[in-house]
Amino acid sequence: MENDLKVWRAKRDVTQGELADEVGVSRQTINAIERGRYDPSLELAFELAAFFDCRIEDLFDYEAENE
Amino acid sequence: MENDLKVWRAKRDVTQGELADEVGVSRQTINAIERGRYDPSLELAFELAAFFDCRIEDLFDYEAENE
DNA sequence: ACACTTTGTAAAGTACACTTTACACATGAT
DNA sequence: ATCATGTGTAAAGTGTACTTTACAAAGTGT
Repeated sequence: MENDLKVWRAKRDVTQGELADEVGVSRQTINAIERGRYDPSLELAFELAAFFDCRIEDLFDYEAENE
Repeated sequence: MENDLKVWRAKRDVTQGELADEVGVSRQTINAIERGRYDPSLELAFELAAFFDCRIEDLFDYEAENE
């Protein structure tokens, strides 16, 4: 699943580490999600959407890889 | 995380098994989510929202248990 | 040149989101 | 009474979403 976390993060000018603290996960987790290594849990997706004040659907783009 | 899957399912008049087939998981998975045993993956949440033609935020209610 | 911040990555471990198979129970139809 | 359908639950297994610790590399400031 694709995402623009890096862009949203840039808009708010926060580092991976700061975002991680804000949403309650490790920096490595934010990094892994940004780099597409895995998708966040639904809970983390909610936290991220809350932080960026947007909808989950705005952050994550399902559809693409429906194999 | 709370959800009204059972209600949405009732509105569309589909069984757990039918819904499971539609979104590509096992019946037990739908049952477990409905009964609150665990939360769906983000991917499954997207599938469910697509099936019910609503937003993920309409199906799942984060907030409640923010300990 | 040295320190500091940010990002990428790795390894080993834990927890949970799934699977399959299987069985019990309730309801409704024949 | 039997059969089919829908739901709840259990056990054992797999993959992945996380963790912590740790190190390498690039960029920026002094």
